[in-house]
Amino acid sequence: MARPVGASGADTMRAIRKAAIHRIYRHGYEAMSLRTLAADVGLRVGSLHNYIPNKQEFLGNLLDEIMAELLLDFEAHMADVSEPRDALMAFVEFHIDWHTARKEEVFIGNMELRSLSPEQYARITARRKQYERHLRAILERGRRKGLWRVENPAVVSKAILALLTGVSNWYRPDGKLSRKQLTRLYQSMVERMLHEPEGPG
Amino acid sequence: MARPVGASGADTMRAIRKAAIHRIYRHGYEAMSLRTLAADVGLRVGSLHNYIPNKQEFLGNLLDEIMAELLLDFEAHMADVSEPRDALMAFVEFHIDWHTARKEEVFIGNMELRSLSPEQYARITARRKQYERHLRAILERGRRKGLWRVENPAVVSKAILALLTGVSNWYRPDGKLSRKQLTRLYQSMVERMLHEPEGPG
Amino acid sequence: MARPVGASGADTMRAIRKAAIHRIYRHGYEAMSLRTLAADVGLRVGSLHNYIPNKQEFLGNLLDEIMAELLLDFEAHMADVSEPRDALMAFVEFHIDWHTARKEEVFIGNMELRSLSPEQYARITARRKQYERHLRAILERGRRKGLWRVENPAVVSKAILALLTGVSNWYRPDGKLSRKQLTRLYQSMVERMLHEPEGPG
Amino acid sequence: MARPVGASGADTMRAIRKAAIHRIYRHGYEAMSLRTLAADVGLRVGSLHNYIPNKQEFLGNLLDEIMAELLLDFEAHMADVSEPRDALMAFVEFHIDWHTARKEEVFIGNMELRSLSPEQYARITARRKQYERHLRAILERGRRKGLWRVENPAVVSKAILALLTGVSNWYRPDGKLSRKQLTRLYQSMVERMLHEPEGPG
DNA sequence: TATGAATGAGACTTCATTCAT
DNA sequence: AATGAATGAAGTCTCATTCAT
Repeated sequence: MARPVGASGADTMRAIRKAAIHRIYRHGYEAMSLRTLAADVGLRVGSLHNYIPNKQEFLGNLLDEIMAELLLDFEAHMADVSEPRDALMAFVEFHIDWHTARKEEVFIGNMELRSLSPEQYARITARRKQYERHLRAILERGRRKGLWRVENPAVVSKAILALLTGVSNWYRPDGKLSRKQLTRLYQSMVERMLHEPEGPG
Repeated sequence: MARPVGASGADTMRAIRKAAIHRIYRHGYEAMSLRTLAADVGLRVGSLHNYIPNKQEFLGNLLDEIMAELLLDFEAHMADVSEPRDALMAFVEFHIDWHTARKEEVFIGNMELRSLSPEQYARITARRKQYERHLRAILERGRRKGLWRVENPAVVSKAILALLTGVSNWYRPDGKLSRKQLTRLYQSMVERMLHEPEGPG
Repeated sequence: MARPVGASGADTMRAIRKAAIHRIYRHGYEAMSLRTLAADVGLRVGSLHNYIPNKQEFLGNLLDEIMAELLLDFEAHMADVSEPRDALMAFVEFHIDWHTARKEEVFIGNMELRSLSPEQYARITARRKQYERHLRAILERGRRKGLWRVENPAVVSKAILALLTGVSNWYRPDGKLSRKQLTRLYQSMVERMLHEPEGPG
Repeated sequence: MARPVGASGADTMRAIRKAAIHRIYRHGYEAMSLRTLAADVGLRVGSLHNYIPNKQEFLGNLLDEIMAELLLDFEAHMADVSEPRDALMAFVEFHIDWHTARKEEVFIGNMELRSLSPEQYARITARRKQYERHLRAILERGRRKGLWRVENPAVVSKAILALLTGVSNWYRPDGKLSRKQLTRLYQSMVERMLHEPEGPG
């Protein structure tokens, strides 16, 4: 049959990605059937293969794009920041923004690594590590400057990431706290974590 | 065809649970085929149904048992602690112990909720919430005693849980830090998080 | 793997129905395997599910269509008949025609009710009862007109139906009696059944 | 384990037969699982094979016993009858008695022939034919005596059997008609069927 | 581009049956 | 006798994928 009026390949592709993210978020990659994915965007399953080579590749590309976009947004956000303390605060802000605004992408970016082929896995976790290295670099720059004491930057950066990422598990846009308030709260928690306690502790 | 010498139902059931936890941990519930699970414990796939009613129920029971055991162990661990500060430190210790020693159980207990039926989901998340309430109760008791300042206990308890749970994502028993060192590190991070910053910050 | 030249959905569907009727007639619904049914029409078992949602629904739809067609044909056959005696003779003729020409459909329509889900059962037996009511209405109209004496129309209509339906158990198109002869014989039996015996009985 | 107190092999076997008849009656031989059959009589499926060699043989023996008992009862019932008209009335009485009192046995004896192996089929249909021959012999004796006119005894005997057997499809012990009334009604219908109509027909 | 028809692989599950205990 | 443990076969069904139209 001919293409329906008003449909464009690029639009359809975007719709497929969006629907897939939602389905994978809710039930996982394995539980997402291409038949229902096709139905989500008004296609039959056969037509889907005009857009995606196969399910596995599609997942890999999807996650790759998500991580690439994360990194790109991150770099844009950090462009004008140089001071370590400012950078740390900006990192927290960025991370919380992204992890609340793009909750589903973030979630599947974390969870569906296990569904990737080894090659895909290597490609995508490289991006994740790069993101983590950004945080660690900030921590180390701050330490060198004597801003805070970080005994074990490897652990602390992982701890901060876990702390921040946890937001996406429970955040609701219509919850009690605005995103700004939330950011302040987490910024202050992170700051305190890096602070030396007063006593001999 | 018949019962082989030495076969015992209870042992087999334990082996099935263990193998399932491992497979689900690595590739997810949907990706675990009963055929391979059976092979893991030296059975054919049909024999598995002498032990489990069906795959879905099996998952539900598995997660339920994990959460029940977590709560039981937790209560035993906290039996003799009463002071809020001690309780908080004991909580951190317990959580890190369990989340490093039983990493796989913990991981699937967090991740496979989405594969549960609505009834199973309700049952199991009830246990999760109970665990979280324990932490929150400690925080509130400490606040009432003036031990630390917690503006938003709901958020802070979730933050602490995320922080601690994150350990299971990267912890390796043969890593640089002993479990005891790790516990101390996280205990100090949690303490600082609850500490009021010195300056007007 | 793809669509072979000349494949047509409607033809295939018809072939599936026909093959299913034959298999169910010979060995019963439970004993009909979808694999062999598929093979009967030159498909693999998976392809069958392009045509039927599942085995149970398929049975229900099959029986429903059979009963619907029976009723439709019946109404067409009886359109121009009004006198009760003519109607009764037409009923016998129609019933024997249908039950010899469509022996297999009739048989499974009677026998596989027990394999239906409760909902399907209700739907399909409703049609059966409607058919039976037609006969009973004829009997009662004849009685009111004094054409024959029917003490217990409920029982007698069931008796006549059983009598006539029995034909399909042994009728062979190549048997001694033509269908026309058979019809005459049964018409006369039914007439006599409704006749008052001459003597004091 | 040892035999439970009070159980006897013969009792158990009877219980199995009874449960099987009921299950086959309701859902058919194929749909009867040995697991549930075992449960019906308080056994596990493995223990069933102390009583039955296998499912197929069991069915064959069950039907064979039913038909054998039918014939035995029949011969007892007809022992003192010699006049054809009395014999016909006695046949009707016997058939209706058996087909209402032992509805389930009768039903599966008719329906599950298709589930038999060829050897079993031959064995059991031989008994059915023998029963039918009894009726046909009565009809022919009556005809030779000029009691009634039967143009086609082969068809008429089948017709009478169908007529009578139909009772078991709807008869309920708590229905409006007593079994005696029912018998009278059917006896009179059969008589009329064999009666020559008065007019030129 | 989209669809309909088909496929092979593989999923979960049930079943009758066997046999050591 | 009865049970529990196991098996192989088979069943229904879903799925990703292919390709003629």
